[in-house]
Amino acid sequence: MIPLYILGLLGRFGPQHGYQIKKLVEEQLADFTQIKLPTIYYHLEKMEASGLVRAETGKEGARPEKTVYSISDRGKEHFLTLLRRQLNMSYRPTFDADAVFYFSDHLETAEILESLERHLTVLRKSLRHIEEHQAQTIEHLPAPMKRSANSIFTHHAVHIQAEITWAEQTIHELQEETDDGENQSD
Amino acid sequence: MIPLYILGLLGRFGPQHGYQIKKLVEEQLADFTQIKLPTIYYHLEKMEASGLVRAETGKEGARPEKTVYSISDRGKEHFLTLLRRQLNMSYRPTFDADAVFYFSDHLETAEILESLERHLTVLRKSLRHIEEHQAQTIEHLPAPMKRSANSIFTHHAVHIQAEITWAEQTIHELQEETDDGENQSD
DNA sequence: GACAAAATAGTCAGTACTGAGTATAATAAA
DNA sequence: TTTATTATACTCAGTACTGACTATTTTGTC
Repeated sequence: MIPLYILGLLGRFGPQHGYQIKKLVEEQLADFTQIKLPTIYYHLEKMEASGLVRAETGKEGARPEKTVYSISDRGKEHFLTLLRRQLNMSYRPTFDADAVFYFSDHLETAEILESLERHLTVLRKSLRHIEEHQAQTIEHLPAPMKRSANSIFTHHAVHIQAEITWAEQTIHELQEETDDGENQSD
Repeated sequence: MIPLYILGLLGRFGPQHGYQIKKLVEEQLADFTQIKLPTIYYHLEKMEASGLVRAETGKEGARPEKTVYSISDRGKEHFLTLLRRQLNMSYRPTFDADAVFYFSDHLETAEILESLERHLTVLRKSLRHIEEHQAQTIEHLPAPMKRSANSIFTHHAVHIQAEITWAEQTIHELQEETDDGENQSD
């Protein structure tokens, strides 16, 4: 995915330093990737070696050298290939939380319940945050980007809502179990 | 997460070869991790070096040497530390599909629609598959594992359902957009 | 205009992971 | 009974990624 992001940003915003690409990732792609700066340089160098980007090292005045990267024609082609490949979406999520349940015989029910409650608090806050920002962010966007931005927002919202539903249901089941245990020990 | 899985399996199923651990991961943890065999050996060797597992290399008869790994007391402690750490669940998903929408100005609407339809087909099949297996799998499980297994199944089901909802909604929006375009060009 | 803090621009060494390969043993098929 | 296939058990070299670091430049702030 990372080459796709870098090529896409170079295509949309023009030639950039590695550091500037990092800034663009933070302001444009924060919702769906968190690439680190050395990773960006790593891919830029690889893509330069394979001719997908050009590197121009210039020394303006007495300043230290800086390298500006720009997308090549081969890079533009490759970007489209990667984007089309990405159209074969696959959704196979793995949830770290599931490990907790698989090994939950080593934990007290109370611990798990507390953890789920904390989880719920964070999720509800995230959901509010998304819903508040959605309308507002989209307002300031040029028309052709509105629908796609909306789709990305909604994507996160429905999954956070799903996570909330799951956590609530699991809390419910754990509480019923505890109640049964107490009743039986009477 | 991987050391947690390995230590947990060694604790629950007793001493194992690396290869046997791989088999256990496949039959026990397939729903939430897909660790590769060399990765298992990598962690086993690291954990042996730090005293979390013991390695016993034995030569039975004329057979080639095999190494059996077992969890140590320090390993059991560490397992509980990792499991408790995991209780601070965090849910910050990233969806590769979002990149497609961010860069969708490079694609035809028709392409995206086809891709979403394919996506939906796969998702609906997954959901049916999960729902069919859930009751059936849980039936054959000892009572204390039923609730936790159920929770893991439900976790996947709600998220796949969320993904379906999102895909349907996005298809709807894309179609409205296309219709608008056609009407305006009249 | 002196000094601190923050932003810019990048490097490097180390960790995590895995594709591809090796080698033997058990099992099935002819 | 030889032969092919599959299962078992493991190794190694290469790729991807990033924490921690260096170094300069710009931007305050007093």
